[in-house]
Order: sequence, then structure tokens, then C-alpha cells
Amino acid sequence: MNLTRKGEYALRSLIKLGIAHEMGKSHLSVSELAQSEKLPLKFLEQVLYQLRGAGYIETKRGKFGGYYLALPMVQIRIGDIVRLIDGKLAPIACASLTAYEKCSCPDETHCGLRMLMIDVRNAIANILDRYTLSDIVEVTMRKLRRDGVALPFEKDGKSAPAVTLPEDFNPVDPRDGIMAELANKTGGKS
Amino acid sequence: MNLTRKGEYALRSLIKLGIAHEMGKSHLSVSELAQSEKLPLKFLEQVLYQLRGAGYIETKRGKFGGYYLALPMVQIRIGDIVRLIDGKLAPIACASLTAYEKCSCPDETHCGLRMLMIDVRNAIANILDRYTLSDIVEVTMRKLRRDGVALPFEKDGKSAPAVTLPEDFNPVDPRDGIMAELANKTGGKS
DNA sequence: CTAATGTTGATAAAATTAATATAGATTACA
DNA sequence: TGTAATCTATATTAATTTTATCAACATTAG
Repeated sequence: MNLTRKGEYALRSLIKLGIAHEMGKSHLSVSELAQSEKLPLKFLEQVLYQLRGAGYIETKRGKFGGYYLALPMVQIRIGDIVRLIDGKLAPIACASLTAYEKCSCPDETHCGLRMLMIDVRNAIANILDRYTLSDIVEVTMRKLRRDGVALPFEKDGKSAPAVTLPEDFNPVDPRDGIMAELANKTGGKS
Repeated sequence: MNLTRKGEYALRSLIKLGIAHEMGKSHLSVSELAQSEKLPLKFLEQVLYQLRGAGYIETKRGKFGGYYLALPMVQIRIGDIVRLIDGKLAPIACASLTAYEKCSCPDETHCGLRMLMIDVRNAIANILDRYTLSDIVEVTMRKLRRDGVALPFEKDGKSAPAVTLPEDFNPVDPRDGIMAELANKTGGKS
């Protein structure tokens, strides 16, 4: 299972543009974006070019120009971005609703793998088509605030608190998902 | 989102071996498998080699040799096969429980994209770690029977009924998923 | 013995993804 | 007006992954 680098960069850029917007920063230059997100500049330009072509972002050209969201964040569905950049949500094309392609198997209508992958596609779509950029930005900013970390494009703010990790620390806590976060307007897992 | 060809072939092979087992056929040669599933033979060998190394299948060597399942089908979890062949279930490595890798983003613990992808990973795992080869084989054979299609490795049986598709036929019906199928022991969507 | 089959490792070809380069257009502001 | 910062658009290269092929060997039924 994989999201391409391009898809990842596109989403990270949109999230950053969304945060910038929330923080009252009207636009970001490619180099600001590339630096702050540690993305390769010239490759990023291509991604932004594509997002612009699809109408998700707009630009102010010339000196002091940059990119900004072209739509309200609630209208930017994550699933659509993935479809645009990566082609489909389903793990295999024969299970894709929007980018269906015939598979090599002898009898697609009786393929157990395909049946399974249709469910996986539905599970993925269920998440990615439910959330919009607005949700992601909201959750990200909330978590930053809760942990007392300076928000991007903010003048001052405490830096992240130093944390000592236990020996068996698993970097991926299932409770770190966005669902748990959205369900919980205040506390968080700690 | 993508499952690699290798992962697809591995799963299709296991399903076929499972059906063979159910039909009383003790083993399948690579060429039988490749032909019946229309897979490239030599590439398939590599996949089977990997499955064998991990203990999912075994071989009978020499003339009239071939491959067969090394474990009861209920012990072969689909998620584990995908992990073995494709590395992980999560769309990005920083959201993977079993194959975690640090991402390039400046602050992983406050990355909205990662939070979202953790949910996607969980949704995928929720399906792929719940089902075993046994479920897939069961559902596949049931659907074949219901549609009066000859089962593989069976002497006789009606051929698939001719069907006229409507103009706007969408080849992917969400109801064709394995969940709906398993929930329904008899009827099917028709 | 021998023909069919699996084993193993090497390698090559193709496709996709990722990244860089280049030439040009636009704009703010000195 | 000039120029430096910036986006636009396309082309090219590099890296990686996927797919496929090759070849020499080992095993086994008959």
C-alpha cells in the first residue's frame, strides 16, 4: 500500500497553505513552502503546478508572489487530491470506482481478491472522502496549541517541551489518528 | 494508493492454491498456476519463492511436483501477506505500525497528514488483518457456485451465463465487496 | 537414464517515480 | 525603466521499483 511522494507533497503543501491562511498569511512562496516542509523545490513546483491546474490553488506572480488556496478549505476533499495526484484510492485498478481498469485475471466478477480490495477501497474512501482540508488544518493547529508549540507564521510561542521517550516507545500510536483527535475537542491522549 | 503487482500475484496464487486444496487437488505446478491466472511464469516463481521462504507454501520437487499451502487457510492472514510482499499496510511509512520509518517532515508528532494516514492504516488493517485466506476462498467458491460457473479443477459444470450489460454499467459495484458477501450466506446482490 | 519440474542467483528491460534543469513570463519596487 | 524575485511550462536526467528473462543446477517419477 502506498501513497506516492507526489501525493504526500501535495497534501503537505495544502495543509501548510491552509495553516498560513488561518494565521492570516495571504500566500507562501514556493521556497518558503519547500524550506518549511523540507521538500525539493523544483519537484514541488511541479506538484503545485498540477494543483493549480485543477483549481485548488492560485498564485500571485512576480516578486513577493506565491501560492494560496483557491477554495474554502471545506471544499477541498482529501480523497479528491489523492485521486488527482495518485490516480485512485483503491489498491488495485479493478476495484476503483473512479479509475476502473480491467485486470489480468480470468474472471473478474468471481475474483476474491477484487472483492476484498473493493472493501479496502471503501474503507479508504470512507475516510479520505469524509475529511476536508479544513478538518486536517483544524486538528493540526489544535494539537500544536495543546502541546504549547509555536504555530507556524507566528511571532512568538513556547518551543516544544522536551520529552524523554521510554525504551519501548512505538512511534506510531493508533490513538494518534485524526478520528480520535476530532472526537476530542480538548484533552488528547495524554 | 497501490498494491504492487507482486502482492497481487502472491494473493491470487494463494487463493488459487486454496481453491485447489478445497477441490482435493494436492498441489499445482508453477505453469498451471501461471496459465490459469494468466501470470508471467518466471516472475511468479520469484513470488512463490518468497512465499515459500516465509513458510506459507511448500513444494514437492521433481517431475509432477508443485506448490501447496503449508498452513491451514485460517492461519494465513491477508494483512501478513501484504506486509511480507509489499512491506506495509500504511500508505506512508511514518504511519506504519510494523514498518515505521521517519518521514522528512519537520515535526512528525504534529503532522496532520500523518494523523490522517494513521486512520487509513487502521481502516486497511481492520480489513486485511481480519480476513484470512479461508474467508476469501470460501467467498470465491460460493459466488462461483451461485452463478453456476464451473469451479476450477472440476470435471464438469455449466459455463457462466451470458449477461447483457446495461449501457451505464459500472464495473465496480460497492456491494461486490467481501463484507456484503460474507454477511449473506445465500442470496447475493441479484 | 531422462524428462519434467522446482531452486537459485544473476541480470536485463521496462515502467514509474523523483528530481533537476532551462528558458521564459510576470510583477513589485527602487 | 531596470532588475531581482517569483511563478510557468516543458524538457531532461537520475533513481528506484517493477517486471521479465536467462542460465546453471537439484530433485524426482517413471
